[in-house]
Parts: sequence; structure tokens; C-alpha cells
Amino acid sequence: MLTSERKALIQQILRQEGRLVAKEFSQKLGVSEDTIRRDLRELAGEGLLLRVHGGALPASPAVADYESREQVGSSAKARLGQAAARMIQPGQIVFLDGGTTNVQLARHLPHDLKAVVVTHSPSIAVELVRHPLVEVELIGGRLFKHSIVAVGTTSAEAISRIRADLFFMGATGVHPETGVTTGDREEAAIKALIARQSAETIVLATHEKLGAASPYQIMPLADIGTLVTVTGLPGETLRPFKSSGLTLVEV
Amino acid sequence: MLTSERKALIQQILRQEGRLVAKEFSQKLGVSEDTIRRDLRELAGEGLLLRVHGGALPASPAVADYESREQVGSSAKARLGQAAARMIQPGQIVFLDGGTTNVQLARHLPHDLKAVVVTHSPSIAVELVRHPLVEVELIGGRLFKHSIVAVGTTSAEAISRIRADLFFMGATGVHPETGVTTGDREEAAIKALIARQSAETIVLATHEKLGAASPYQIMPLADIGTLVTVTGLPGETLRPFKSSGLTLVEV
DNA sequence: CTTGACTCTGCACGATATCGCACGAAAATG
DNA sequence: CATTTTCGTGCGATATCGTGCAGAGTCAAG
Repeated sequence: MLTSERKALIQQILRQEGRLVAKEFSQKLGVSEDTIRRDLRELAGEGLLLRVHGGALPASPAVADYESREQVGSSAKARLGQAAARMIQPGQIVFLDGGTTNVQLARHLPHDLKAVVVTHSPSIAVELVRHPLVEVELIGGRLFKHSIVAVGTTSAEAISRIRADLFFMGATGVHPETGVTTGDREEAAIKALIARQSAETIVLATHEKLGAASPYQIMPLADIGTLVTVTGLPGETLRPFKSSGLTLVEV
Repeated sequence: MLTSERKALIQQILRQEGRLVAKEFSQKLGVSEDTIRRDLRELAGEGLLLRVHGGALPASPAVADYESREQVGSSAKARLGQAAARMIQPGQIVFLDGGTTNVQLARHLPHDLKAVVVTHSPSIAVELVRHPLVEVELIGGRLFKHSIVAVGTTSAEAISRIRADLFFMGATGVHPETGVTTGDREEAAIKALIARQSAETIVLATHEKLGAASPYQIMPLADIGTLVTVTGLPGETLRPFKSSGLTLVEV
């Protein structure tokens, strides 16, 4: 049994049964527990499963994950969201991507702002119910549960019929070389499509995303119009972004 | 049973039933009370639940949940939702309408149920993120904020491309003469369309909706397949429904 | 063929986590 | 106030974890 075969089997079992006990599995395969534990550790390192005491669980697109992300740097995200909300002019058509930062944006939209918000995120849509003057256009499609956004051809088709003034994009990595990246291929494609349909693309990035890279590229750095980030970052972190031609906003 | 599984189960039970008794739960799982208490303490430490003497309560009841708790008959809605959830067979394609009762339905879907859920309600979509085996298809369109559902031609077009086995419909009035009614014209039209695309339409109605009528008719009573309502209603209220040919389920 | 670098695996061992039990404190109950 | 239930903590037994290390196998260069 090859290591990669074993790892593939582990993931298959997690998908089918929703859990895996290290001891039990090692006996079933006739290898030592250590080997299994090593596999589990490595897969967990790649984010492909959730390591727990005694075994592993699927890297659930589950809510625990999403909620924990919501709390990471929440004050910074709130600041970013607030600043971004002020960039919207009355009457504009704005596309809001999913993600916790954009939820903050939605939450901080001025109450007297009249605008049209297009989104493929049901979380954003629910958030905007409170804003009486904002008209919400929901993009449908297959729900990608990890990010809680609609993806797939249905979404792509709906998006291609819309032209927006601004697009507030979420991303898991913003890097001078690899550009703007995210963790899912299909999500990356959808984000790129939305950007093509929008006059200007604005990326909100907390400090831990600057200089980070994820597997799938959405677009090169040069295609972003504006990058909004927090103040107080070291000059060497920001220099490559400043020199790449985009507008850098620190809040 | 892994520790983290137990903790996940605790949170699920709190979402579904709104409370958990330590002693009772420990017996159900066959572990000591101490273990459960430890779990509860740790989860409470992370702010994931509210520790109370004898057990635990949900930490931050979700908005829909909170609202339904304040209304009369919240437990009735939960009961209806629970009963409706059991009517779904594995592998079926189910259309879920918006509304608080259907949120309860989504929350009570069996955790091991593999099915496809189609919905034009972003609230339902967000709720279903927790169900790893349920594939969610989101219908897009203009958001009608009062009911938090997507409506309009975009939605209609998307709906017309889908055929579902079951449709769980929400309504504000169910009356022997005026049929099933709701408060918005466009919403009524969308509901009627979904019903046409579905093999069977099931209406969940709490007691205050039976015999009530709203301005816009969705469909006559005869076009409903099943009406699910609570037990203990007077015979004269139910008689006209029983004689109209639909299946009446009391839970 | 030999050698050396590399990977995979299993074992040993100390560190950590989990769990049930015991006991006194605190809270609910009547 | 007395009784009962529940709670929190300390403790020991057991399970699980991570790491260091050594043996076996692979592979390519010499």
C-alpha cells in the first residue's frame, strides 16, 4: 500500500463515514498507528481534514470553521468593512463577494445609502435585509458550503448578465508574484468572472493575507484597481504593492 | 465516540431542541456525567453555549430562532418542521420555501439524510450549510425583503428549469374558500410556479393560519397534496379541510 | 557493483489528553 | 431548614500524541 493510496483512502472514508479512528484504521490496514497518525497530521496540514484527539473528521465546510474565521481579526475586518462602505456612491451597482469581511461591509453600509447590491452570498443577502434603501439582487447556483457562496454554471450565467460599478472581492491571499488567490478552483473562476463584469475591483485584505498565497489564482495584481488594508504594516510588506500600479488605501 | 464528535453533537442538539440536560444526555451516550459536564464547561468557555444548572442552553439563539421563540407557537413550528423533515426520502429533490417554519424544517433535517434542497430563501441556504450531505441549490433573483426570498423573472426562469419531488410551501392563510393565500402578489406567483414544478406540494400551517385569508391567492385548496398542522384543533375547524380531498396530517 | 542521499515505516519514550471516581461545595427543592 | 441534585476539583488509570531514532527499501550517481 503506497502512502498516497493510504491518504486517498483516508479522505474517501471521511467523505463516506464522516469520521476515522486512528487505532481502528491502523489495524484494518495492518500498519502501525504511527503511520496513520503521520498521514493524518500531514493531511491536516494541507487542510484536507480536521485532526482531533483519537482520529480525524472531515475538514467540514461546517460552520464551526466559518464562525471561527468570523472571529479572526474581527475588529480589523470591521474597520476595513466600514472604510469600504464609504467608498460606495449613491445609485451605484455594487457586487459584494462572500466572506466575513464583506459581511462587515454590508453591516456598515450607511443607512441612507440608496444603491443596488448584487451578491452570490446568502449570508450577505440576509444581512442586507435590514437596509431598506438597498435593493438586493441574489445570484443563484450550487452552494459552495466552505465559503457560503453560490458557484457553478448557473451562477456564471447570471453574473454574465450583470454589469456592476464596483466589485468588493474577498480573497485568501494577496501576493506580489502570484496575485490574488483563493483555495477553490471554481470559486476563483467565479470571482474572475465577476471582476470582468465590473468597472472596478476592490480587494479588502487583513494583514495576514498580504504576502500570502493560496492554490488558485483569481487574477494578477495589476488587474486590481484598489487594495484596502489596515494601517501600521511595515514598509517592506507594502512596497511591492505600491509599485505595482494599484491604489493602496490604508485604514 | 470521539470527544469532538460528542461536542459537535451537543451543539447540534442545542440547535434542534434548544436545551440539553446533562444527566439525560450522559445516559443516552453511555458516558459519565462528569464527561458531559466537562464538555459543557469547555464549550461554554469558548462561548458556544450557555451553561446552566442541570445542563445547557444555546448561547446566541439565531435571529429566526429568537423571533420564533418570542412568538406564540414557536414549539408548534418546531414540531411541524420536525414532522415535515421526516417526510423527505433519501435522494429526493426538495424545494424549501422561505419562512420561519421552513427554517425549523431545515434545522431538523436528519443529519444522515442525503438529498438535494432547492430554495429561493437565503436564510434557508445559510441554515443548510451545517448539513454536509445535503446539496443546496440556491435560486437567485431580486430579494423580497419582507419574506427574505428571491422573486422576479430571474427567479421564475431558474425555477422553471427545476423539477422537484416535494415542495414545502409557506403561506400566511389557508382557507376552505379562498385556498392558500399570501400577502404579496409576486410572491404568490412564484409559489404557484414552484408548486407547478413539483410533484407534490405540502403546506405547513400553525393553527392561526387555518381559516385565515390574505389578499393574494396562490392556489385553490384542492391543488395541495398534504396539509400538515398541529393536533388538538376543534373538529369544526378541520372539517372543511378534511372534506376537500387533501391529506391532512396532525402532529 | 558500490555508495550515499532520501523516503517510508515501526518502535521507544516522555508529554499530553481523556475519563471515571471520590469528595466537599453550591444550588435547587419542598 | 433539611434533603436531594448538581457542580467543581483533585487524582489515578488509560489512551493518544509527538518526536527522535534506527532499519529497510529506492534510486541515481559514480
